[in-house]
Amino acid sequence: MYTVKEAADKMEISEHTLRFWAKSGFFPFVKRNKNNIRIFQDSDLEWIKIVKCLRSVGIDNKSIKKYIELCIKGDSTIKERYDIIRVTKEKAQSQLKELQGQIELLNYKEKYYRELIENNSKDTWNPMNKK
Amino acid sequence: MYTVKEAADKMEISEHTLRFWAKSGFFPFVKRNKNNIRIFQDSDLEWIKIVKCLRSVGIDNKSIKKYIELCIKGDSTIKERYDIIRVTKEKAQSQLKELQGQIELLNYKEKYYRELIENNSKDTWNPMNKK
DNA sequence: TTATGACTTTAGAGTCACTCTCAGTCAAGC
DNA sequence: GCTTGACTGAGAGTGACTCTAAAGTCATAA
Repeated sequence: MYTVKEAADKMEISEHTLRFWAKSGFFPFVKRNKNNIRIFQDSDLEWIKIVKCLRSVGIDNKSIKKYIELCIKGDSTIKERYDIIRVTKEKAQSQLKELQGQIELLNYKEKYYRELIENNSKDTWNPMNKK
Repeated sequence: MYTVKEAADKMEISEHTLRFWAKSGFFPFVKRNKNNIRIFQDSDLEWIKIVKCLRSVGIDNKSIKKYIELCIKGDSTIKERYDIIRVTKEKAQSQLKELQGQIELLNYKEKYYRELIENNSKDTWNPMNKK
């Protein structure tokens, strides 16, 4: 049983973001107490986890909403949900490759700068140092 | 020698984004022809590559601008640039870990759905199917 | 018993990074 | 000359937050 703030802390997102997601209709099943306060249960945190996952892979909020609605609609939508997850995983995997490439580039530049510093030499790569 | 459109195509970003980046002051060294048209050289594409890399790791445009300005300022800023790249690489590496975790979750869900389909069983995980 | 403070709620304004539309310029081809 | 097509900058629109303000609830201290 968590308030918005507690759930946000536990899931490592901002309170604002969790409220925004709630307002966006991502958690229609979250109950409220008699004072209209949202009370998240452990099972609700699992949903936050999935939303967080989908968002971090760049799925837009409209599509996340759609996915949640499919879940609520019940077992008739399992095939459709399966396809969404499969495509999303493929997307995530290509992002992983991309990110690995970027890390390589950063690594190359890091080494380049370190050598410049160690050898006290000039940055010949910089277009401002050319011509 | 590329126009905005050609450079954008080559670097796999949208023409709009490249224009936006140019307007943001990321490529002050890009020359223009007599008709005021930006002409990107191969060395300029390397800069686009770096900007793309920094953006994709979540560095904000203000910080990218600052990094570009440090480069232009010359060799006195090498240490500072080194630090930026080092921190950025660390950031990217933790993003990589995060992304790997998300892929694992997607993988788990994919398997779960596939088994539901194969065995024609009910989605017991769905909060809408409970109670 | 009132009031103070620490929480919650919502609506709505602000921000960032695009993303798009549009009016205008210019060189080349008909 | 006229149109086509690619370029230009200004500025409006969008998505996803991010923040602020005002109002409600509740426990505890004066």
